[in-house]
Amino acid sequence: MSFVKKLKDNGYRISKAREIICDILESSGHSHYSVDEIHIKTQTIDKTIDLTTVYRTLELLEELNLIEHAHQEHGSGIYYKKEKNNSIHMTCYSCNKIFDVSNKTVEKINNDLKRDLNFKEVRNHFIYSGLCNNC
Amino acid sequence: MSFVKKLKDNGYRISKAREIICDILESSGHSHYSVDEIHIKTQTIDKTIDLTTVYRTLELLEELNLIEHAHQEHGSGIYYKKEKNNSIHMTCYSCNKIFDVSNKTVEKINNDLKRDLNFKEVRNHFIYSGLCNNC
DNA sequence: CTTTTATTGCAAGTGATTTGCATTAAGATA
DNA sequence: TATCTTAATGCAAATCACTTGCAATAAAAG
Repeated sequence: MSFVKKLKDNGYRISKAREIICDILESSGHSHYSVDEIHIKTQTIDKTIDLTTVYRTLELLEELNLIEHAHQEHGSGIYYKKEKNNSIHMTCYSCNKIFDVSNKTVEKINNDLKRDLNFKEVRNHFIYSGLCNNC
Repeated sequence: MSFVKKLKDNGYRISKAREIICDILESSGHSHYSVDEIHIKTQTIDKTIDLTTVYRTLELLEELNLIEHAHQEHGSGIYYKKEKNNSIHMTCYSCNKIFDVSNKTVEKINNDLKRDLNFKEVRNHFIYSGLCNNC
Protein backbone atom coordinates (compact mmCIF):
# COMPACT_ATOMS: atom_id res chain seq x y z
CA MET A 1 0.00 0.00 0.00
CA SER A 2 1.27 3.46 -0.84
CA PHE A 3 2.44 5.62 2.03
CA VAL A 4 -0.17 8.29 1.30
CA LYS A 5 -2.95 5.72 1.21
CA LYS A 6 -1.86 4.31 4.54
CA LEU A 7 -1.87 7.80 6.02
CA LYS A 8 -5.37 8.43 4.71
CA ASP A 9 -6.61 5.05 5.93
CA ASN A 10 -5.38 5.94 9.37
CA GLY A 11 -7.23 9.22 9.40
CA TYR A 12 -4.29 11.53 8.75
CA ARG A 13 -4.53 14.51 6.44
CA ILE A 14 -2.49 14.66 3.29
CA SER A 15 -0.52 17.88 3.20
CA LYS A 16 1.91 18.98 0.54
CA ALA A 17 4.80 18.26 2.92
CA ARG A 18 3.58 14.74 3.63
CA GLU A 19 3.11 14.00 -0.04
CA ILE A 20 6.63 15.13 -0.84
CA ILE A 21 8.26 13.28 2.04
CA CYS A 22 6.34 10.08 1.28
CA ASP A 23 7.42 10.37 -2.30
CA ILE A 24 11.08 10.76 -1.41
CA LEU A 25 11.01 7.71 0.80
CA GLU A 26 8.90 5.51 -1.45
CA SER A 27 11.22 6.17 -4.36
CA SER A 28 14.35 5.79 -2.24
CA GLY A 29 15.05 2.30 -3.51
CA HIS A 30 17.58 0.87 -1.14
CA SER A 31 18.95 4.13 0.21
CA HIS A 32 19.26 5.38 3.75
CA TYR A 33 18.78 9.07 4.38
CA SER A 34 19.53 11.35 7.27
CA VAL A 35 16.81 13.79 8.28
CA ASP A 36 18.86 16.61 6.81
CA GLU A 37 19.18 14.83 3.49
CA ILE A 38 15.44 14.36 3.34
CA HIS A 39 14.94 17.98 4.30
CA ILE A 40 17.26 19.16 1.52
CA LYS A 41 15.34 17.01 -0.96
CA THR A 42 12.03 18.53 0.12
CA GLN A 43 13.49 22.01 -0.28
CA THR A 44 14.17 21.46 -3.96
CA ILE A 45 10.42 20.99 -4.40
CA ASP A 46 9.00 23.34 -1.77
CA LYS A 47 11.28 25.70 0.08
CA THR A 48 8.79 26.41 2.84
CA ILE A 49 8.93 22.92 4.35
CA ASP A 50 10.56 23.09 7.75
CA LEU A 51 12.99 20.61 9.28
CA THR A 52 10.56 20.13 12.16
CA THR A 53 7.90 18.95 9.76
CA VAL A 54 10.34 16.42 8.34
CA TYR A 55 11.04 15.09 11.81
CA ARG A 56 7.35 14.91 12.62
CA THR A 57 6.44 13.21 9.38
CA LEU A 58 9.21 10.63 9.75
CA GLU A 59 8.03 9.88 13.25
CA LEU A 60 4.52 9.37 11.92
CA LEU A 61 5.60 7.11 9.06
CA GLU A 62 7.60 5.06 11.52
CA GLU A 63 4.58 4.67 13.79
CA LEU A 64 2.66 3.37 10.80
CA ASN A 65 5.41 0.82 10.20
CA LEU A 66 6.29 2.21 6.80
CA ILE A 67 9.83 3.24 7.63
CA GLU A 68 12.49 2.59 10.24
CA HIS A 69 15.42 4.45 11.64
CA ALA A 70 18.75 3.57 13.15
CA HIS A 71 21.35 5.48 15.15
CA GLN A 72 24.97 6.04 14.35
CA GLU A 73 27.49 6.16 17.15
CA HIS A 74 28.37 9.70 16.24
CA GLY A 75 26.13 11.95 14.24
CA SER A 76 22.57 11.70 13.18
CA GLY A 77 20.08 8.92 12.62
CA ILE A 78 19.18 7.43 9.25
CA TYR A 79 15.75 6.57 7.89
CA TYR A 80 14.77 3.98 5.32
CA LYS A 81 11.84 1.97 4.06
CA LYS A 82 10.86 -0.94 6.26
CA GLU A 83 11.48 -4.31 4.66
CA LYS A 84 9.81 -7.59 5.54
CA ASN A 85 12.80 -8.68 7.56
CA ASN A 86 14.89 -6.75 10.10
CA SER A 87 17.33 -4.37 8.52
CA ILE A 88 20.64 -3.98 10.27
CA HIS A 89 23.37 -1.82 8.88
CA MET A 90 27.08 -1.39 9.24
CA THR A 91 29.05 1.67 8.32
CA CYS A 92 32.72 2.05 7.49
CA TYR A 93 34.33 4.60 9.78
CA SER A 94 36.75 5.50 7.05
CA CYS A 95 34.59 6.00 3.94
CA ASN A 96 31.27 6.36 5.81
CA LYS A 97 29.44 4.08 3.36
CA ILE A 98 26.51 2.16 4.78
CA PHE A 99 26.22 -1.58 4.12
CA ASP A 100 23.37 -4.00 4.78
CA VAL A 101 23.95 -6.89 7.10
CA SER A 102 22.39 -10.02 5.63
CA ASN A 103 19.28 -11.37 7.23
CA LYS A 104 20.99 -14.63 8.05
CA THR A 105 23.70 -12.84 9.98
CA VAL A 106 21.19 -10.67 11.82
CA GLU A 107 19.29 -13.78 12.91
CA LYS A 108 22.49 -15.44 14.02
CA ILE A 109 23.61 -12.45 16.05
CA ASN A 110 20.25 -12.04 17.72
CA ASN A 111 20.07 -15.72 18.58
CA ASP A 112 23.59 -15.69 19.98
CA LEU A 113 22.77 -12.70 22.14
CA LYS A 114 19.49 -14.15 23.35
CA ARG A 115 21.10 -17.47 24.22
CA ASP A 116 24.11 -15.87 25.91
CA LEU A 117 22.20 -13.46 28.15
CA ASN A 118 18.90 -15.25 28.41
CA PHE A 119 17.07 -12.37 26.74
CA LYS A 120 13.63 -12.77 25.23
CA GLU A 121 14.15 -10.20 22.55
CA VAL A 122 16.87 -8.22 20.84
CA ARG A 123 15.82 -4.83 19.62
CA ASN A 124 18.69 -2.95 18.09
CA HIS A 125 18.37 0.32 16.33
CA PHE A 126 22.01 1.11 15.95
CA ILE A 127 24.40 0.93 13.07
CA TYR A 128 27.47 -1.24 13.44
CA SER A 129 30.80 0.37 12.73
CA GLY A 130 33.99 -1.04 11.30
CA LEU A 131 36.55 -0.84 8.52
CA CYS A 132 35.45 -2.00 5.11
CA ASN A 133 37.50 -3.98 2.63
CA ASN A 134 38.30 -1.00 0.41
CA CYS A 135 39.62 1.25 3.16
CA MET B 1 49.17 -0.47 37.91
CA SER B 2 47.03 2.03 39.78
CA PHE B 3 45.31 4.70 37.74
CA VAL B 4 47.13 7.49 39.55
CA LYS B 5 50.49 5.83 38.98
CA LYS B 6 49.77 5.47 35.29
CA LEU B 7 48.85 9.15 35.10
CA LYS B 8 52.09 10.12 36.87
CA ASP B 9 54.16 7.82 34.68
CA ASN B 10 52.71 9.55 31.66
CA GLY B 11 53.62 12.96 32.93
CA TYR B 12 50.21 14.08 34.08
CA ARG B 13 49.68 16.02 37.26
CA ILE B 14 47.67 14.52 40.09
CA SER B 15 44.93 16.91 41.10
CA LYS B 16 42.31 16.37 43.74
CA ALA B 17 39.70 15.83 41.02
CA ARG B 18 41.78 13.22 39.25
CA GLU B 19 42.45 11.36 42.48
CA ILE B 20 38.78 11.24 43.31
CA ILE B 21 37.67 10.16 39.84
CA CYS B 22 40.37 7.49 39.61
CA ASP B 23 39.28 6.21 42.98
CA ILE B 24 35.65 5.99 41.96
CA LEU B 25 36.49 4.01 38.86
CA GLU B 26 39.12 1.74 40.40
CA SER B 27 36.74 0.73 43.13
CA SER B 28 33.81 0.36 40.75
CA GLY B 29 34.06 -3.41 40.64
CA HIS B 30 31.97 -4.48 37.75
CA SER B 31 29.80 -1.39 37.49
CA HIS B 32 29.13 0.90 34.60
CA TYR B 33 28.61 4.57 35.31
CA SER B 34 27.28 7.46 33.33
CA VAL B 35 29.24 10.70 33.44
CA ASP B 36 26.53 12.20 35.59
CA GLU B 37 26.70 9.35 38.06
CA ILE B 38 30.44 9.81 38.37
CA HIS B 39 29.96 13.54 38.76
CA ILE B 40 27.43 13.04 41.56
CA LYS B 41 29.88 10.70 43.32
CA THR B 42 32.66 13.29 43.11
CA GLN B 43 30.32 15.93 44.52
CA THR B 44 29.83 13.96 47.72
CA ILE B 45 33.59 14.33 48.32
CA ASP B 46 34.32 17.73 46.77
CA LYS B 47 31.47 19.92 45.67
CA THR B 48 33.67 22.17 43.53
CA ILE B 49 34.45 19.52 40.93
CA ASP B 50 32.84 20.46 37.65
CA LEU B 51 31.14 18.16 35.17
CA THR B 52 33.59 19.35 32.52
CA THR B 53 36.48 18.08 34.60
CA VAL B 54 34.79 14.71 34.86
CA TYR B 55 34.43 14.57 31.08
CA ARG B 56 38.05 15.58 30.57
CA THR B 57 39.39 13.13 33.13
CA LEU B 58 37.40 10.27 31.67
CA GLU B 59 38.72 11.12 28.23
CA LEU B 60 42.24 11.05 29.59
CA LEU B 61 41.81 7.74 31.40
CA GLU B 62 40.40 6.27 28.24
CA GLU B 63 43.40 7.47 26.22
CA LEU B 64 45.62 5.70 28.74
CA ASN B 65 43.63 2.52 28.20
CA LEU B 66 42.45 2.35 31.77
CA ILE B 67 38.76 2.70 31.03
CA GLU B 68 36.34 2.40 28.11
CA HIS B 69 33.01 3.84 27.21
CA ALA B 70 30.01 2.76 25.21
CA HIS B 71 26.96 4.52 23.83
CA GLN B 72 23.34 3.82 24.52
CA GLU B 73 20.82 4.25 21.78
CA HIS B 74 19.05 6.91 23.77
CA GLY B 75 20.65 8.81 26.56
CA SER B 76 24.18 9.15 27.68
CA GLY B 77 27.31 7.05 27.45
CA ILE B 78 28.61 4.74 30.16
CA TYR B 79 32.16 4.33 31.43
CA TYR B 80 33.82 1.32 33.01
CA LYS B 81 37.19 -0.24 33.74
CA LYS B 82 38.86 -1.80 30.75
CA GLU B 83 39.19 -5.57 30.98
CA LYS B 84 41.66 -7.77 29.17
CA ASN B 85 39.07 -8.71 26.57
CA ASN B 86 36.52 -6.57 24.72
CA SER B 87 33.57 -5.66 26.84
CA ILE B 88 30.26 -5.50 25.07
CA HIS B 89 27.09 -4.82 26.94
CA MET B 90 23.41 -5.27 26.52
CA THR B 91 20.73 -3.37 28.35
CA CYS B 92 17.14 -4.30 29.04
CA TYR B 93 14.83 -1.63 27.72
CA SER B 94 12.36 -2.45 30.46
CA CYS B 95 14.43 -2.57 33.66
CA ASN B 96 17.46 -0.69 32.26
CA LYS B 97 19.91 -3.14 33.82
CA ILE B 98 23.18 -3.58 31.96
CA PHE B 99 24.49 -7.07 31.24
CA ASP B 100 27.84 -8.28 29.92
CA VAL B 101 27.95 -10.13 26.66
CA SER B 102 30.38 -13.04 26.93
CA ASN B 103 33.64 -12.81 25.10
CA LYS B 104 32.83 -15.88 23.06
CA THR B 105 29.63 -14.30 21.77
CA VAL B 106 31.37 -11.02 20.99
CA GLU B 107 33.99 -12.88 18.95
CA LYS B 108 31.31 -14.82 17.14
CA ILE B 109 29.32 -11.71 16.27
CA ASN B 110 32.36 -9.83 15.06
CA ASN B 111 33.47 -12.72 12.91
CA ASP B 112 30.01 -13.13 11.45
CA LEU B 113 29.87 -9.46 10.59
CA LYS B 114 33.35 -9.44 9.09
CA ARG B 115 32.64 -12.49 7.00
CA ASP B 116 29.23 -11.25 5.86
CA LEU B 117 30.30 -7.78 4.75
CA ASN B 118 33.94 -8.40 4.01
CA PHE B 119 35.02 -5.95 6.71
CA LYS B 120 38.55 -5.97 8.13
CA GLU B 121 37.51 -4.79 11.54
CA VAL B 122 34.45 -4.36 13.73
CA ARG B 123 34.66 -1.51 16.17
CA ASN B 124 31.51 -1.22 18.21
CA HIS B 125 31.03 1.12 21.06
CA PHE B 126 27.36 0.50 21.27
CA ILE B 127 25.24 -1.13 23.91
CA TYR B 128 22.82 -3.73 22.64
CA SER B 129 19.23 -3.43 23.66
CA GLY B 130 16.56 -6.01 24.31
CA LEU B 131 14.19 -7.53 26.81
CA CYS B 132 15.69 -9.54 29.63
CA ASN B 133 14.36 -12.73 31.10
CA ASN B 134 12.87 -11.11 34.20
CA CYS B 135 10.87 -8.44 32.39
C1' DC C 1 59.30 30.21 47.76
C1' DT C 2 59.11 31.25 43.06
C1' DT C 3 58.08 30.17 38.57
C1' DT C 4 56.06 27.61 34.85
C1' DT C 5 52.41 25.73 32.58
C1' DA C 6 49.06 21.94 33.13
C1' DT C 7 44.53 21.72 34.96
C1' DT C 8 40.30 23.62 36.33
C1' DG C 9 35.70 26.07 36.62
C1' DC C 10 32.63 28.70 34.35
C1' DA C 11 30.22 30.32 30.41
C1' DA C 12 29.11 29.79 26.01
C1' DG C 13 28.81 26.89 21.83
C1' DT C 14 27.33 22.71 19.18
C1' DG C 15 24.55 19.15 16.83
C1' DA C 16 20.59 16.54 16.78
C1' DT C 17 16.30 16.51 18.03
C1' DT C 18 11.98 18.08 20.64
C1' DT C 19 8.45 21.19 22.36
C1' DG C 20 5.19 25.23 22.66
C1' DC C 21 2.28 27.95 20.37
C1' DA C 22 -0.01 30.93 17.24
C1' DT C 23 -1.07 30.53 12.32
C1' DT C 24 -2.55 28.01 8.37
C1' DA C 25 -4.88 24.86 5.63
C1' DA C 26 -7.06 19.91 5.00
C1' DG C 27 -11.22 18.05 4.51
C1' DA C 28 -15.81 17.42 6.77
C1' DT C 29 -20.14 19.78 6.87
C1' DA C 30 -23.66 23.01 5.66
C1' DT D 1 -18.82 26.57 -2.97
C1' DA D 2 -18.40 28.69 1.42
C1' DT D 3 -17.79 27.81 6.22
C1' DC D 4 -16.15 25.50 10.06
C1' DT D 5 -13.31 22.50 12.86
C1' DT D 6 -9.19 20.97 14.25
C1' DA D 7 -5.02 18.63 12.44
C1' DA D 8 -0.67 20.07 10.64
C1' DT D 9 2.75 23.49 10.00
C1' DG D 10 6.51 27.05 10.62
C1' DC D 11 9.06 29.45 13.67
C1' DA D 12 11.40 30.24 17.93
C1' DA D 13 13.01 28.47 21.90
C1' DA D 14 14.23 24.49 24.79
C1' DT D 15 16.64 20.25 25.67
C1' DC D 16 20.21 16.76 26.11
C1' DA D 17 24.82 15.27 25.99
C1' DC D 18 28.66 16.86 25.26
C1' DT D 19 32.69 20.14 23.70
C1' DT D 20 35.41 24.38 23.47
C1' DG D 21 37.52 28.88 24.88
C1' DC D 22 39.60 31.27 28.20
C1' DA D 23 41.09 33.48 32.31
C1' DA D 24 42.10 31.91 37.03
C1' DT D 25 44.22 28.44 39.87
C1' DA D 26 47.32 25.14 41.58
C1' DA D 27 50.68 21.05 40.76
C1' DA D 28 55.35 20.17 40.78
C1' DA D 29 59.91 21.53 38.98
C1' DG D 30 63.62 24.61 40.02
